[in-house]
Amino acid sequence: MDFEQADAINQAIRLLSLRHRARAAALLAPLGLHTGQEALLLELARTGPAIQSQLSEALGCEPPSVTLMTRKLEAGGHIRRSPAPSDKRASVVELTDSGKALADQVKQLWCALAEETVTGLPAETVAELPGILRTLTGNVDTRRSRRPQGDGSVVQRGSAGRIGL
Amino acid sequence: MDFEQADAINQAIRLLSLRHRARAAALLAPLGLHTGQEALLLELARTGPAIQSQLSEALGCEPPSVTLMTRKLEAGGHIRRSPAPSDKRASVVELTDSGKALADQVKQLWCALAEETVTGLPAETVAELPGILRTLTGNVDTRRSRRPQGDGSVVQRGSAGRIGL
DNA sequence: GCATAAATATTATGCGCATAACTAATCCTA
DNA sequence: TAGGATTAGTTATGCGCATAATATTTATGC
Repeated sequence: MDFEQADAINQAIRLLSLRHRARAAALLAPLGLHTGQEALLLELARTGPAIQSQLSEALGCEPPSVTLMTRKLEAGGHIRRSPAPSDKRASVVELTDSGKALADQVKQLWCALAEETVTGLPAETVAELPGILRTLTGNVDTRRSRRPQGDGSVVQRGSAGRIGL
Repeated sequence: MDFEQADAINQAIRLLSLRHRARAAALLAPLGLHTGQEALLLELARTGPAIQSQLSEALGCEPPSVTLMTRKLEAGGHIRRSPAPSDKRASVVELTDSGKALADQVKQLWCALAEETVTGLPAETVAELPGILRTLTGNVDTRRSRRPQGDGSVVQRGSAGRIGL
């Protein structure tokens, strides 16, 4: 691949990261949330109570990040942390009522953001976009032990990447 | 748009950001570079000397970020900063010989990263990927005065977004 | 059963990028 | 030409996420 093309791809990904994150931050700010916290709330809303290592895996960030996120969301009253009964090391994280309400707001906001993001793209492109993005992600994912994952075809929907849950 | 689909898109973008950035960091580390600095080197290699406000515009990050990036790259001996002759406020940034050599290394690395990233995707998808990503970026770009930019078709190649240069 | 390995979570620290507040220089207008 | 607005750059500060090191608990191998 020539440099022009390579740079177009890498640069586009870099810029998309910056802008999408900035836009998300702007939308989440009125709810008192910072970027990243919404992912934790949505994950808890999706799967129910979980321990932090599970959240770390689901969110794709490291345990120390989860520690900080949970601490701040707990301080905001949106989640509750309790020691796991069967494992004294682990702490179970779950949404409070306030957190559930907030998660619902985030869901609406998330739909608006996604719609805004894909504006102007043909429907078929939008349909295969998640698969494409997941393939790209899988190709550069160093966490999941360098497993290539991409077989060429568009990746299936759903939680394709979940392994150890 | 329903939440499932919206979340698939937003989450995929978020994860791609994290992973692509992490992979880039891993590749750049042996060169003594941190993520973001490579973009500055490549921009200087592409367009020659520039003042920081131009770099800020080209890289899509804010002036304070450019201040820090240039300071560190200057400390590393890769760039040189000199006062602009025609404008006492501005400082001209240019590559040193060491910086040019480093930029060449980054270029190779950038090609490898792009190839790795799009592994397994059909060639036609790869071809339209930059345009798709730029459309997404333009849709959520709050810096360029909320101009929608996306007309539906895949966006043209090259420096589509450059305006004030 | 005990020593060793693995897992869970935390603290400390560092980088990238952001915004806010500030200085200094240039531009523009009246 | 004098003065307010704009522009270029910096400093201070904060957040997200990362790695490294640590404590504590659980699992494992002999």
